[in-house]
Amino acid sequence: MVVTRFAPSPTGYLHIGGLRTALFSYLWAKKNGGKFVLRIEDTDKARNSQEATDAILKAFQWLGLKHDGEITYQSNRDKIYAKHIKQLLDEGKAYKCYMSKEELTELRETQMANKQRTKYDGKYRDFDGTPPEGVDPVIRIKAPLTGEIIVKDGVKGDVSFQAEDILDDFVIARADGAPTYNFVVAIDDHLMGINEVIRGDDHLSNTPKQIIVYDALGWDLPMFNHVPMIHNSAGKKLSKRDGATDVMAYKEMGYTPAALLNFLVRLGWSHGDQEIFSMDEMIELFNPKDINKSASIYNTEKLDWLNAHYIKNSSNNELAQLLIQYDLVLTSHDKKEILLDAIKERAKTLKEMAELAKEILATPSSYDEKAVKKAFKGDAIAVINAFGAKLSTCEELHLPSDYHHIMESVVNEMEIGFGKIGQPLRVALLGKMGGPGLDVVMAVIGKEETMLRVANVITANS
RNA sequence: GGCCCCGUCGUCUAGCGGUUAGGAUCCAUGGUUUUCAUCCAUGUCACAGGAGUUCAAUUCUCCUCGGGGUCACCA
Repeated sequence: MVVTRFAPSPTGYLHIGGLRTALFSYLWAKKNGGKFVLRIEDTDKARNSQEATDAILKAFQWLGLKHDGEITYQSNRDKIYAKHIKQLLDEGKAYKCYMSKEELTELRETQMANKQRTKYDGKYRDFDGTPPEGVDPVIRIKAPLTGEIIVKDGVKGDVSFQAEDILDDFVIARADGAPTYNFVVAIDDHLMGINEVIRGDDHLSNTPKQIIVYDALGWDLPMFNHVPMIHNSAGKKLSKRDGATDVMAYKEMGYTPAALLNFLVRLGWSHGDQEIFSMDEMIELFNPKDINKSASIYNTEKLDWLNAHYIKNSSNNELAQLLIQYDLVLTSHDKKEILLDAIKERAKTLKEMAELAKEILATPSSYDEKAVKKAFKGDAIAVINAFGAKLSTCEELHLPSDYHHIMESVVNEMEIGFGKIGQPLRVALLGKMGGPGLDVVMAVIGKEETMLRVANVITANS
């Protein structure tokens, strides 16, 4: 069974980049009928917060990503880590190092001055003398000092590192006993049964260290899949400073979960020329081997297009539900269908859609100057007057076509072009140029409101 | 700086020795639409550079250049 995981440290909101790796992990687990588990890496008490964990969960909920089983919190696992540290100590695979921080700093400075790479010199690796006074030791793992470490990676291929280039006896437990990141990740991943690690490729160079831990404990390695970073427009790793990297900000801006997920799945992954993926298709088609090797630049142009696509292809009932959070309640409006059909073609976001609807529903309180100037020349007042008069005599008006017929007859009787009535009427109804078909607008707002708006525009421009 | 990864249109990408280098987005133009949007059509735009290997390289190898990541008692 495939078990994948998402392991954020709760230091803030859920980030776009984190969401993408979470999505990849989720898809791969689901595709294989496996499990997608969540682990909160909250060992750094100073920087972590419960709010951040909640924010991550909230985002998952919005997007419909469900983790399997209980959430694992690293902060509850001290005993487990301590047990494995003790085991390594007992087996002579780790040891106490009494080098003080000052001494370590000095060592590094000397190495830097000599243009050597900075590494621990192994002073206490085989130490059996009397430890110095007043130093709380750290625990270091005995890492191989020579030889090759190969990370078998599903997206990068086999990546090999030379032990002498990158390794030293790194710290697995601090002076206060707290275990370090590369140690606990290996412990947790193994104990949680994770056999497919999907994470950002900024972790690739950490992986050899984690492999050392697996080896020391005699555990099998999981499959690693290091997915390329998402870069900002400057080509640097996308960070929280880049703005709009909070997943929930996309909800506020009016993007749908389907669009955001579709957008993200195509960033760094593809399946031929296909652009549109439902969740079911993503699950069916996703495979880490199709993940790109190179970083991609974060650019939301395509997200707008996808969002518009999903809006256009959503049912009116779905849209009505979604629009409630943008303060537009249409669920019981009798012309809901006509309205929604008209505006879903012209909105890129749900937020825009709500604004469009409100513009139609509200009586114009002012008129766009340019539009008035353009529309009200010649006998525009007479035309729109004639329209108003005709409208007042009509009954049983429901559909856009009913209103369209009235416009047609006015146009025919006065022997004018459609534009002659369209432009002033548009100003009357919407206060500006642009927008949905006038027959649609009138059908939505009804006869009385239409009469009112026509009267208003005449008063304002006579 | 050491180590590691990467390099196809502005952007997301297809390509897996022989293609007029494809799609999408963006942009531009035209059509449809009384307007706007949608939709449709058309167009502009790319293999970082140099050596090899090969009958043949965007595809394989090496070098250069460029970009990124990482080097903690952070995660």
